[in-house]
Amino acid sequence: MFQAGDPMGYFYKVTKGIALIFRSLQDGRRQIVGVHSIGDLCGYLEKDATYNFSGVALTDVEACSFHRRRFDDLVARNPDLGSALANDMSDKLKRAAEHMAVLGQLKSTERVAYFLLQLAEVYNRKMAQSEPLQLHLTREQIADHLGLRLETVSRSFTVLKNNRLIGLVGSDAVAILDRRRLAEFARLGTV
Amino acid sequence: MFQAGDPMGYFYKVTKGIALIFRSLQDGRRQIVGVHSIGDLCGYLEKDATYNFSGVALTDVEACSFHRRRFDDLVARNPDLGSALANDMSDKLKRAAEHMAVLGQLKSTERVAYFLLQLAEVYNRKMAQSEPLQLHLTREQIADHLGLRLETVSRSFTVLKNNRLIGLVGSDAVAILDRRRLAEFARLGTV
DNA sequence: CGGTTAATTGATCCTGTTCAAACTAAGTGG
DNA sequence: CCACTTAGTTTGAACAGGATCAATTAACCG
Repeated sequence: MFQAGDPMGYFYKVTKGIALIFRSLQDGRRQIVGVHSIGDLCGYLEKDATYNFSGVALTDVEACSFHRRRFDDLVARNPDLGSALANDMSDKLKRAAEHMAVLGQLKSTERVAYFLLQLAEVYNRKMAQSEPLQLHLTREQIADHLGLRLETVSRSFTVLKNNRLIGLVGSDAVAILDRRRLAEFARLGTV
Repeated sequence: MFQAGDPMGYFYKVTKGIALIFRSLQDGRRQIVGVHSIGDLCGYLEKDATYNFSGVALTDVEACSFHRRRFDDLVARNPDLGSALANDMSDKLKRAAEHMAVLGQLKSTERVAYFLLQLAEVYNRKMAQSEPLQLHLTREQIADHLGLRLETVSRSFTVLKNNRLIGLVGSDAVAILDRRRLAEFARLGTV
């Protein structure tokens, strides 16, 4: 889709499928900073002349692309659009701050539990409710999202499975068996 | 200032000093998601009826407070204001995504190096250039920002000191001796 | 089928945590 | 002025959670 360093021309609004936004370091380490599905904007945040992050389509993705400059003009003439944009960003910011707490404070299995609930919520909100939950991400991509290694993610899955919190259907689908206890596991309740 | 769960009335624009924004878990773990200084908005992101995060003043802080509802009206009538807001959020979002990479991928000393450069940049941009750099944060607060323990932060400081990258002036001020090598240490170059 | 890619599982190692003690700096009151 | 407190920092030793390396198994596809 687009890559960090590319000159910025367009940004996208996803209308179908899933896209990952990530940041890479020189040595190959990678942080997936966002999982974007229907309705999400990507590539907008960058106000510099180049993209700061890279985006890649995970499933088949359909998206509307907007020319950035012309869109800005449009926003200037249409306040509603601007506030929709602000809402989108505000929501992303909230999610981002929460994800920081996940990366900074939770331990491996808690992170994976959180990830599953998060993903389930995104899907339920935006797409046909699917049970079991289709991941669409490899263990390595999940790991890069959660700041872990793929082996650790795999082990966490089996821990959750052994505790009868989830069930694995093949290796790309998960059935959430006990949402309540899973949420306790992902102990992200505010105080 | 304000606390997660409080009903949302006002938000703030810092005009002097430093404020920390954080998220707490039940068991006392804490993630500091933002260090806000002059010009930054805080408490705005929440579009729900209550704050999602807590804010606390670190130094003496002066801030303009805005009534959220009335401000929204003002924005609706003044497009420039809206786009300034969008810029602020876009910038925060970029920083947030970068911090996720820090939390997810860097190891302890790299994180501390990154933190110092980040702080130096914020100060240089917003306040009188001060050399040495005044931290204003305790080791524990830094730890909560970087997803580490205070002991680890302390050890990282001594590592950086022993490598002659920084010097400690008292325990709340740092002199950056070799910015270049420090930046290499904080290996957050995009690819 | 066989061949390829991803996932699981095991064993070992290392980074950061935890617990504990010593040290520093800034008050406070006799 | 100095003993005593208190909060924060540094340092040490033991421990544990993930990382790493390596081998095995499972799923997928021509």
